[in-house]
Amino acid sequence: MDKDNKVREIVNQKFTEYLTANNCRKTPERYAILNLIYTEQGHFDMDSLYEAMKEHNFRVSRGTLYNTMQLLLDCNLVLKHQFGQNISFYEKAYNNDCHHHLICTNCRKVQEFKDTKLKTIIQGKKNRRFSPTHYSLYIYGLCSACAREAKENNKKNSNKTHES
Amino acid sequence: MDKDNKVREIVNQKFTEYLTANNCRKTPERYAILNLIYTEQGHFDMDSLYEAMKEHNFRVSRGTLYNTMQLLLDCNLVLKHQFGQNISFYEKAYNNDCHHHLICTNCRKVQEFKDTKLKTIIQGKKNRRFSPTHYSLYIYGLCSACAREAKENNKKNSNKTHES
DNA sequence: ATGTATGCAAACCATTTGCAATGAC
DNA sequence: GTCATTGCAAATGGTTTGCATACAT
Repeated sequence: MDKDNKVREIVNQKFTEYLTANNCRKTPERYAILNLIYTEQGHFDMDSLYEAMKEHNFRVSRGTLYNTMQLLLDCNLVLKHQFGQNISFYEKAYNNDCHHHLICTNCRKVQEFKDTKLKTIIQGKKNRRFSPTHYSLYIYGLCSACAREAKENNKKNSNKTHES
Repeated sequence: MDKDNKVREIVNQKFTEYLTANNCRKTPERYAILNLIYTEQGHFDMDSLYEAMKEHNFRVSRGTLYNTMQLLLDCNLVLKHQFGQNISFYEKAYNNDCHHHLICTNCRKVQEFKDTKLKTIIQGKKNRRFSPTHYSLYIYGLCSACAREAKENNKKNSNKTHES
């Protein structure tokens, strides 16, 4: 898609600016990682990114992946979500539709949902003591599948109680 | 405070109900942990809870602490916030004023702020595919101290640029 | 009496770190 | 040529797990 190429062009430029401003080197690894991220869709974790890099015939070490990701976080080209001690997801930050996250406390599945109105309200909040750059809204609960399962288990349990 | 005693009484009862319903034993360790949590104020992490238990002359192992905390999470008496891979905070969930979190991306300090209106809006959102129980709103940015520092550094840098 | 919960120590695992070799500048 | 960056392997640290003992039921 033409629009995606345009976005990639812009983020590459932003990355270059950031690297220059911070006296960091413009290595091929760094650009390859950035471009892969902006080619793929949606969430990703470190492991899938590591595998995807290999698939695209540009293997990098995990250390380099973490190093580069930190740079991308610092220049706001990537967002990080930590859903639990060892569960973290990343996503594009530039030109990515604002969305919120529904997290199932049972199966840990993460869904996205958009709510422009809510976004506007949250971003409109001012606070003297704080200069916000971005935010994350996580809503916890049961996804439809787990809610159904829980309902059925409940039924079984109440049956058991009646039996005894 | 009288109100605090009342709250402790209620959460103890809720915990008992949960343990009974799930065939878990009502050990003194579990109640001691719950009551300490509902005695102290604000956020806490595992390490400070571990130390606090010792100070109250009720030393428990870290394993027991994690075990009990999982039970308290399951019965919604405690909330967990994961701010980074190895940074997690807990807080009381029952009768705890709803609040949101301001997280400084520079010094990692976490501030709380209340916004009842925002709370009402977020909780009012309905979604067919999801049954929400609770939510977390994290706003990232720079705290006042770090914002000031960043400003000063910027000034220095632009001076340097002019010098060269 | 039975089997869950505890304490302890070892294991886990994503991430970080140290170091020699590479390559951007 | 210099020194930041890379790859690799070892270290880190909060959390989990396995096992013998203790204790709630």
